[in-house]
Amino acid sequence: MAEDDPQQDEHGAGRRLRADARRNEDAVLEAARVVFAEHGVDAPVREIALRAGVGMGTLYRRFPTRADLVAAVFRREVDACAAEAQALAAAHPPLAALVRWLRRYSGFIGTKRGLSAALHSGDPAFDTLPDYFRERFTPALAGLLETAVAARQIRAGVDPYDLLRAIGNLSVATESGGADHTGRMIDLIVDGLRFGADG
Amino acid sequence: MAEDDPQQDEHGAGRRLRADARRNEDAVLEAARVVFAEHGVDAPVREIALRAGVGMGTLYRRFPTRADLVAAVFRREVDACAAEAQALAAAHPPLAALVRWLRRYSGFIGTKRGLSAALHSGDPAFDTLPDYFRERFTPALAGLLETAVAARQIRAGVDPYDLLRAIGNLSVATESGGADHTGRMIDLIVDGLRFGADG
DNA sequence: TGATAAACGGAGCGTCGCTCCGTATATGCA
DNA sequence: TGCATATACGGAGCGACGCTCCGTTTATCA
Repeated sequence: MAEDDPQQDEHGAGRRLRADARRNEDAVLEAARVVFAEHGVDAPVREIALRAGVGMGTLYRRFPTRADLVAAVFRREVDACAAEAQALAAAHPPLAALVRWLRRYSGFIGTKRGLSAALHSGDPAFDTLPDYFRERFTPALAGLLETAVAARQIRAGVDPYDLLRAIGNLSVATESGGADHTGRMIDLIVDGLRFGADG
Repeated sequence: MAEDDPQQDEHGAGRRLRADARRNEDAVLEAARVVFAEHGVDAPVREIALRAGVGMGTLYRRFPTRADLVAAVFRREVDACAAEAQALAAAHPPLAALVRWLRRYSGFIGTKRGLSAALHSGDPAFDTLPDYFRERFTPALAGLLETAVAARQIRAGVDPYDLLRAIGNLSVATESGGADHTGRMIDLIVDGLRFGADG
């Protein structure tokens, strides 16, 4: 990857940020991630700036709106979760990698309660999020599924996006339900995938 | 109805408000309805108080939270919409009453964009709204359906809540779609109901 | 027709998202 | 390396928000 190349803009476009600007953008995103996780997405921007060690001006130059910051953090977390699919695939047998990633994904969805409210707020900053979500997660899961199919550990013909939605719904709805109810439901679904596999 | 009896509390519980208090509560609800319709549910409370000709203290004594006010207005509008079912049933033949009410209901849902965001906000003031919605609308529609079935104008066996959800979804999703797209979809559904009716 | 409980009203508090602009510094050229 | 300058920083401050507080007014009833 060329992400460490200071000449290379993170988003590919013609921007070229000063080194301190890049550092601060990163610090803000990381601080926002932590603060949102601790206090919810309604946490004040000031607190994020404080935690990032950055002034309000700096923060708002990069993220013109509160919603832009929320959306950026969300995209970052989607990227991180999707990227783990490859890491897990490299470190585990196909079926184990699949199960681990589904749990990871479920955990990701389960902690994003405030986000569903944001998505329905009508703020244009969130308009592209559903597509982003789908574009990143579908190939990630598709890769895991194909590998497991090729190893004859699960059956073929499962649509990745269907599975994402199913487990997503499971994970959102589950607030109560006792010890790892969602985990057991995931196991159940995976067993369903295994049924009819060749090996 | 006994609603005009000043001894009778609106909600049945043991409260007995002073006459001015009752007047003001009503003025606030009506003002809030208008302001929310004009400027969305995010409209400032001050504007509602101003329009109602009432001080902030008065408003907040009755509705301790912004969300409480929003919820109260919503319940009021649900009541009004549900009550129209009986009025329409008295004024029109069964099938016509049914169609008119479905359009009325569709219009109600269609103007409640901001509300779906509120429902997902997690504010406890909204917790009981889904149940309220269902408890009021299901019998209202059930009555219309039964009358039309008895007149052999539609077939039996249609679940009122299913129909509420179906038309609700139609009405929410439709922002674009051209002239009265939702209306045509309702007609389509009604034709489906008529299919197989005896008369 | 007072006495009094009940209700009113709006100035003001704390906080929010966001802006503005004087200051600091990373960068490219000599 | 030293300088000029575009670039970025930081935080006081603005307007608006939800909500509270409490001195004033009024409906109620003996």
